[in-house]
Amino acid sequence: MKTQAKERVQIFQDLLGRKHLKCTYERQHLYETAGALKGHFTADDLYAVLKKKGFRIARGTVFRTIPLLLESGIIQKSVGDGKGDFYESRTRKEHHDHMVCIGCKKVIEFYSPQIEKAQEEACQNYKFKPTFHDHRIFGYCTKCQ
Amino acid sequence: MKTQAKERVQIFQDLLGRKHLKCTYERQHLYETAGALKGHFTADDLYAVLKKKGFRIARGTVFRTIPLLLESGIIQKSVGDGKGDFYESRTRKEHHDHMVCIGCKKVIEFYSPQIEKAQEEACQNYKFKPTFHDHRIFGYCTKCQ
DNA sequence: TTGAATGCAAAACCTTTGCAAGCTC
DNA sequence: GAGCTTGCAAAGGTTTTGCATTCAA
Repeated sequence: MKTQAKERVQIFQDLLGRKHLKCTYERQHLYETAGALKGHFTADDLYAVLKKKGFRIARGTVFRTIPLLLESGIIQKSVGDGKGDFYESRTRKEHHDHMVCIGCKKVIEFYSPQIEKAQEEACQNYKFKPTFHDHRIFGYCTKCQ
Repeated sequence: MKTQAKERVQIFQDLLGRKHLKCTYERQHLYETAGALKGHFTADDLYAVLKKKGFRIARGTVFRTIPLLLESGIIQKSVGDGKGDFYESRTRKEHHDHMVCIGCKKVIEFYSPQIEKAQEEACQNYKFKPTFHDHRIFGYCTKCQ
């Protein structure tokens, strides 16, 4: 487990290196904290968690860093029931997509190997190199139909 | 063509009826105008178009109506290069999804029957009745890799 | 007639940005 | 030491909301 964590940090540092960005305390802490979060969260949630830990950080820094976290793959875009953009860590479980009920706002997490496979094929057709994706199906759950 | 338009309006009116909502001028105009728009647009763009037409309408109404337009299927969520949510009409061409380049922000529209099919299957598994979906793959285009 | 929907404008919210100070490299 | 990053706070933009008025049923 610890090894995995170290490997992940390495991936992040490589990314920073490739982009000629500095490996600051803030970026590392954001990376590690975001990766350890459970469930859906907003940029502000992430900020609050770090603050709660007693870490000195600014909202602006969180917003400035999120694109890097997405690009590194440690988090992915997600869905929430409120305002703003939602994210979720990709370290805790398999990647999944979402079905959102228009009626009761319930979110169903699902995983479809077929969709993932079809996606890869589509990307190959366009010589597009995917990093992460955001896939939400809106509609009605069993109860709300 | 006119027939199709009428059928679409009928779909919208049915939706309003099912939800016990009133069929107001504003809602109809928003439905028709949004359906006729080309390309990507924001809520504010839609507002501007109606204003330009000399129609009396408020921003608030546009924002309040967009969820209905999405639900009716006349528009779908899209991607843009700016702030805020982007939408696009679904009457002008086949439904498609998006690949967004993290490097140059270019948007590739693509359509994959396999993905659509896999999606339907996934929904069936969850007895979920889909209305529309929002599917974006982020990554790097040929040039930016 | 009557409650729902709208217009208007203010408020709430999320996100970005400028600049001085601090920190990597 | 030089230049990228950050913290802070203010600005910017988008979306929501309250209330009086208007309108569909």
